[in-house]
Amino acid sequence: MKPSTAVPSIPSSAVPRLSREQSQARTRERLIETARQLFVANGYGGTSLRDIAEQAGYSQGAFYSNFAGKEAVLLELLRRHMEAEALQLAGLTGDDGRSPEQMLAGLEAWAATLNHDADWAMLSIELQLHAGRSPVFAVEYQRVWQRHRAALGGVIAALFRQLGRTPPAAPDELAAGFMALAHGLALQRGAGRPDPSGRLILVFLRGLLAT
Amino acid sequence: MKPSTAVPSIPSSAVPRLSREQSQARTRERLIETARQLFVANGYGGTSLRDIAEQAGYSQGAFYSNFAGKEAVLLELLRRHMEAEALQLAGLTGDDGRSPEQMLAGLEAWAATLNHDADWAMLSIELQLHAGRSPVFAVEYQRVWQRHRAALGGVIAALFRQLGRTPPAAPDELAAGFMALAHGLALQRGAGRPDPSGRLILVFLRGLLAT
Amino acid sequence: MKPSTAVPSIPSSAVPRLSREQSQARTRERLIETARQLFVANGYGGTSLRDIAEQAGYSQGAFYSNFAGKEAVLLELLRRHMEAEALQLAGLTGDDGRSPEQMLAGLEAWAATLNHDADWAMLSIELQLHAGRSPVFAVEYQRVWQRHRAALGGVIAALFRQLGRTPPAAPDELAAGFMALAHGLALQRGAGRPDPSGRLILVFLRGLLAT
Amino acid sequence: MKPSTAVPSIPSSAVPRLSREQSQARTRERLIETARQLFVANGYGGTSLRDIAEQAGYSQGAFYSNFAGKEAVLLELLRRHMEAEALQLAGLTGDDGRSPEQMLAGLEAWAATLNHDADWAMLSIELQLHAGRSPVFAVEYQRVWQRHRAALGGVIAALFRQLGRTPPAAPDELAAGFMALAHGLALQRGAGRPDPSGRLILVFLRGLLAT
DNA sequence: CATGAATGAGGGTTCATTCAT
DNA sequence: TATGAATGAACCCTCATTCAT
Repeated sequence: MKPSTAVPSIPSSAVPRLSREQSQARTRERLIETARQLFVANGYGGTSLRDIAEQAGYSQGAFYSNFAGKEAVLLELLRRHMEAEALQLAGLTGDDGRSPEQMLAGLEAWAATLNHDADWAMLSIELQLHAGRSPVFAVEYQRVWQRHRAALGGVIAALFRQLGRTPPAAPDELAAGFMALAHGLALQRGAGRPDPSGRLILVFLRGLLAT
Repeated sequence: MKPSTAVPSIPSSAVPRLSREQSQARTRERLIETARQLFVANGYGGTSLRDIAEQAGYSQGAFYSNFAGKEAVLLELLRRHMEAEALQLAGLTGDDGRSPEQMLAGLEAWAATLNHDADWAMLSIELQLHAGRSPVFAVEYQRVWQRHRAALGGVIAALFRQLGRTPPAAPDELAAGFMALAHGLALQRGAGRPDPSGRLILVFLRGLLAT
Repeated sequence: MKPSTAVPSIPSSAVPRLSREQSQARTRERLIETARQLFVANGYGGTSLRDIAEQAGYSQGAFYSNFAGKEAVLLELLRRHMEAEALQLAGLTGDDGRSPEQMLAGLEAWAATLNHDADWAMLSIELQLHAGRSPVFAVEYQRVWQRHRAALGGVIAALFRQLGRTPPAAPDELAAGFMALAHGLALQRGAGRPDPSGRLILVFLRGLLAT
Repeated sequence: MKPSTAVPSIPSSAVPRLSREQSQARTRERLIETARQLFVANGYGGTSLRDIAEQAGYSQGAFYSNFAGKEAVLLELLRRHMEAEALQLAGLTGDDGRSPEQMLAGLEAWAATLNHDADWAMLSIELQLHAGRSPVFAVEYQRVWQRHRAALGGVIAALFRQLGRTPPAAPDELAAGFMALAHGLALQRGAGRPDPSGRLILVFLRGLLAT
């Protein structure tokens, strides 16, 4: 299964062999990515460890060498999801001295992202669903969620400020609304047919700005 | 077949015996309601027939006397969901000669409904998720979904028409957006903690009307 | 399901209504025949009461109104099988004053019967298998079997006597051998493809006569 | 993968530990043998995986670690049955330069074998029955069956050739007849009471040779 | 670190049988 | 007599997890 280099007999190979840590990291990485795909496709409950391990090309035991259990992978995915979202919003916040046009363009780009990645939103949904069912997981999830909502809320607040308008609701609530919109639309997509989620989100955003 | 024999042998029975049909209908109803609660709480995949039957107070076999299988209950729930939603929207459409204020008040009432019933939206979400995974179920689901979307779209179109404004997107799309918003917000609530979903939805609606 | 006569309102109908007994007998008959077909096709263990009742056009309860249980139908089939086989052999035995040619022709006709009716032998096999597993059933079965074997043995003995030859083994054993041959060949047919069972049986018979 | 590490830590262990492969092979073997016994005793359909696993001393899961499903064990038994039968006939064919007496003696020995092993024939019967009901299995079965029939047919043809006689039917058909005889007689034995199957088969064989 | 056989619990479903109607 | 909802046990199979190798 694992691609092996062809010449193992020569001891000090010029091709840099993977160190033990590197090799393990790769195993871990493959398991995580496979798990992500399967969770998105079949849901957390609908995905078995056997499936993950086999599709990643490893044994079930390998899974347990890298994770404490099934929920542990989901936690790892949550952590990464959080980081990626933070990075995404960092691009929107950027430097403070921005024109409203620049900010709207930034949000447009952000909304467009949601378009392409149905998977992204589906993972969010799986995480939320599991948080609603596993108290242990919920604790971690809430931390991530509140941080993300506050960040997006900050962007929205800045936008209204720049335009000299008063937000029609607390920025955090508006942020939650936009996330909800994105997730709900992803749910409607189901399998992955192209849809105008991004455009629709902007329609709603322009509406709020016009209030 | 026969409705009931006219003269029960014991004349003044305090306990009104249930006829066979009534008894079966009750069994069916209890199973459906129990299934709904469990699907909402644990998801479709996370709910076992054993759970449903036991919690409803019956054997597993009783389930199969009333339904063809696990998916059949979900289909029944979908059917009822559809009917209830149609009824709900019928109240909004009503007679055509309505003032915009009346229509907005109606929508406000509708949005408020979403507030109370986190379960309601969670069931919608489970139905959508399962539709994305079971092609058989998807067919049924799409029928219901498109009908509901068109109905809500009609209400929205009427509202814009009365106000002499042009919708910023196709009414069907806006309808899909509001449903998405409602579902996404329900997802955030998780277990059922009180939240201002209805209010937030109206904020978004007023925004669109102001565009 | 049950074909009903068209004019029930006129009390003294010219069309002879089935009496209660006749109606029940018909139900019984249909259940037995359906059971026979299914036992032959799917085996005793592979046939469910639901299947029998439904395919016969009745409820499961109707089955229990006519038989004590699943094994009871098999017993009834055994009884009928015995009668039919006795009848069949009676034709061979017939009057005693027969020429060897006539007897051989009779046996040939008998062997030809086995050809057409793969079902017949398959039922024999199911009966034998069940006798080997249910001691209660075995008792009944052995009675039938020994009687049938003795009858066929008598025919064989008569045949050898007429030809002035000594059978190479006890006539009963030879009879058992021919039954075994017929059953074993039916087993090979499996689904029901035409085969030369009857011809092969005669080949073996002529061999014995030539010893 | 590695056969075994060379130096077990405890030097003089009285109990010879089984390697992983040995241990698994033993599990597999026990399951197969238990399955064989139960299939013979209760039939394929009458034997449950629970029974097999429990009687072999393992969990049901252990069964699925060794076989894809219930039919897979039967296939394995078929494979072994085939091999054993091939081996048996190989002894009969042997070298071509044999006297008819030697060949008859060989066949006598073969027929005697059928005597002892009622189980053997009962397994054959179960295999045939299942082949008649499972198309997937039938394919495998037909291959084995035709091969075996041809082999036995070859022996029979050689016997007639040596005796300078013409077989009264195609050797393959005669072979099928003898197999049918053996199976049918096993069916009569039921549980395993001693009987003269082998002797009876030889009576029939001598008959054919005398035609 | 990685293997995968084995576990024990539980999954959806079917069974022969009962019994109030 | 005939119904069929309901039972409780059993069916084949999959699950997350363990542990000797």
